[in-house]
Amino acid sequence: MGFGDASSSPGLHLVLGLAPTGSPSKAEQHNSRPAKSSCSFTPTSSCEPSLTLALSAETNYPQVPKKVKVNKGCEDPLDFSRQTSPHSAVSSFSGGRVKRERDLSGEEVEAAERVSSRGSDEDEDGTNARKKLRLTKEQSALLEESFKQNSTLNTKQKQALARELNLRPRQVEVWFQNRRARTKLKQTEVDFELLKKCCETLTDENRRLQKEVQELKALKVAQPLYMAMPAATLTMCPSCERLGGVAGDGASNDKTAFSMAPKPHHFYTHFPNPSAAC
DNA sequence: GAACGGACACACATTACTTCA
DNA sequence: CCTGAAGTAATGTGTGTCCGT
Repeated sequence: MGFGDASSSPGLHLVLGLAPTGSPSKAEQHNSRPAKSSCSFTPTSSCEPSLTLALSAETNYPQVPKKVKVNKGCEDPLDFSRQTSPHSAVSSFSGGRVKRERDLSGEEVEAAERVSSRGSDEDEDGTNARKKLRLTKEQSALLEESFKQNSTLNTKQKQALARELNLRPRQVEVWFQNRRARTKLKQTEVDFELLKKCCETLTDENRRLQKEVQELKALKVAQPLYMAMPAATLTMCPSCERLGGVAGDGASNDKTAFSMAPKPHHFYTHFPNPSAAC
């Protein structure tokens, strides 16, 4: 479903399209986000003469792993914040700042956080605002390593990682979410720079071609007879042995308009255009 | 089988804390 | 010490999917 515009600039191909991502099975869809149409730029080895713009959900990111739902309903017993509704505003380090909507499990949550989370030992009086955990180098390294292998975690992986890092599963989950967001942002910046360079290249090319057109027009005014034109700027059809736009084209009565090809498709397909755009 | 609601996971935007120049 | 910027943990919200009723 890509749409290109190769004709507007011969030799320059701008292709925008949706990369086929394949439709995941239902099992795959579960626990993995539907492929949103994230705009992704597929860089070519060089910006010219071919530029490809591709809309892809997975161009630069690791494919969302196919996760298998395990023991639904009690799948994350350690993830206390998940045991409540995602909208229930259970806040780690909340210290009374964020109200819980379900106070039923509030005490359990807090108790669990105290034992499992580094940093929650401060705030004994419950007076201060949410505190921010700083992960240790070891924790960050392990999380990074895990992220490299897989940018998403299933429940078991999350729990295992949380145990290993002495963090709550929710913290691991948040870390991965933020990490994915950062990755995407970084990639967006990279894509932006590439597109900017390509845009500049195309602008230059366009400028150069415009100049060439102007020169050819000026040449035509100065030397109306095609015979006087430089050979390099003329194209001859080997089959009909006509020079483009000049000989025997009764339809082209326009004296000012310069037509290189009475049968443009013919010339376009068969003759290497001397233009630098080729 | 369709409709509905709860649970869950995720993306995304935002907030707020920490660190550092 | 103060301050602004950058990095990032945490929170809030919206949405899609699965599953039980």
